[in-house]
Amino acid sequence: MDDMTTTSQHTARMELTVGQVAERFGVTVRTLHHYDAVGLVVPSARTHAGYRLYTDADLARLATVVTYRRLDLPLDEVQDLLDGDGTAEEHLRRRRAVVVSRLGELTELVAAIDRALEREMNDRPATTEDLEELFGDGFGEEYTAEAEERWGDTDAWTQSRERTGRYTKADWAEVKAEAEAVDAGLVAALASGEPPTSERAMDAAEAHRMHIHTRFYDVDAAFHRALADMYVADPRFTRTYEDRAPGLAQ
Amino acid sequence: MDDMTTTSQHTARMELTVGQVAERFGVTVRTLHHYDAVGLVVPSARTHAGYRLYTDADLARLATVVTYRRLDLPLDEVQDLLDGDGTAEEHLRRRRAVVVSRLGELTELVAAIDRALEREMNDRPATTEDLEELFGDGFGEEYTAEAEERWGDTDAWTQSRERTGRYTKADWAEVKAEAEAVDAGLVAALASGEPPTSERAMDAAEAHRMHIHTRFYDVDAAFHRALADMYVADPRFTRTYEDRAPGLAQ
DNA sequence: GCTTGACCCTCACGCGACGTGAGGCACCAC
DNA sequence: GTGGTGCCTCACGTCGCGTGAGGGTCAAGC
Repeated sequence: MDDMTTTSQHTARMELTVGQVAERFGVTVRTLHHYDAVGLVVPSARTHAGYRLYTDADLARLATVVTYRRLDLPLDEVQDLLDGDGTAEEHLRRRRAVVVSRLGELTELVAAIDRALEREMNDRPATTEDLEELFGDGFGEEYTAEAEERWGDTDAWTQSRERTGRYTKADWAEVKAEAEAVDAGLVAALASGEPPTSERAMDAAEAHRMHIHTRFYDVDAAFHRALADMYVADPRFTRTYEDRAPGLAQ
Repeated sequence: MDDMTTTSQHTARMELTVGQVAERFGVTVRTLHHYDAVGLVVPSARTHAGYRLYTDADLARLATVVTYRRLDLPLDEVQDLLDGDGTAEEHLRRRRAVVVSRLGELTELVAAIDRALEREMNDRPATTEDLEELFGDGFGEEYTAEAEERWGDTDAWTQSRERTGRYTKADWAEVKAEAEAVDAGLVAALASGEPPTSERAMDAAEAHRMHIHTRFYDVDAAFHRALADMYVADPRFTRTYEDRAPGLAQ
């Protein structure tokens, strides 16, 4: 009886079930099952109901396994280690070499991804942020909504949308530069005091037409005149061209 | 007929079989089969015998897949990309984040392995190189072989081997320091000119006995005397203790 | 017409280290 | 006896193919 009690206490103290072991070592029950299945850590006892019971020796072995697994050694190498095939140092050095080599690969990979991103940024349709960066924050929001409402059902609008949708950030930068050059031409023509029918003014107006034509939607001379009238009628456009705008209406 | 020829030529030029495609893109045939199976790149035609035929469109699609796969994007993300779910930039950025995070883990892992190696070097039985580093190159080779032949079947030898086999590099360093201290004691005792029976000489001899006793194998006073005689008989030992050795024979 | 390679096909298992149920006993407390 | 928790044993899924096995197809040379 005394002996039995002792034994019982002993068992209670020394032999743990999967759940207890799992919690103690910070691994899952499934992992313990797995180690058992592959013969890496086989609990040396079972209850009559088949519950795994881990003795101190089992726990010591498991501790080793867990330690080396934290270093990402493959299970079969851990197996070798426990079986005494080769020293721990050998295995660790091999593992280190593998990991370091992998580190190199990943570093190169990040560089490759960066290069791809770089290309992507230059070849891909620009994002709203890109446009705001180029044209200022007021760009897309309210104005585009209003514009869509006013001209959304016109051919010019559709065509413009289709074309600008494919513009990259680089493209938009070109467009911007071109627009500035065109505006500068118009302003210069006005500043010169020459009449709107002068060659210089005509050239500047034609440059403006071509700008719209090539960059946004087809526009002939007639359409361009209609456009000019509309610009004049809208105070926001005239404000944009601050200096005496009516001269642009040819 | 002319039309047929043209068509035939056309097919020959434009539609490639798996092997040709594989070579062109530097992937394996199996990979193409796989992409077909998962619906990533499904060749749009087959011969009557069931051979896959890749059209230009298929090749273009494949090119995209190969490109992104080189960046290690998972197949399903490449799938999403081709289906237009999300921009390439998004996917690349996500991938970059994953890889960078993995880089961090691996760096930490290397550090962990290094720490483990460090511990290993200090706790593990010393290697032959370690010993040569400590005791000089002449250590193990010829002498150990001869010693093994002479005393290999004695208890002292067995015991010594068993114990020293577990000595770490650090342990050996201690042994070396202790041995030097003991030798210094003996030399000092002799140098003092006191007789071998003097307290000082006795203490030094006892220190020598204890050194052997604790570090290598059990040795009592009688055995120690026998050992001393042997040392004297062997010129190599006397050379080691250069200064008048007979005094050590108590 | 027959053979011989080279090329193609479709299964189907393997890998590494478990995750994740499914279906069913075992144990303890009420 | 009943409910909750813990344990058990299958067994499939993961990810991107590699690697045969077993068997048709095609163009070329005899």
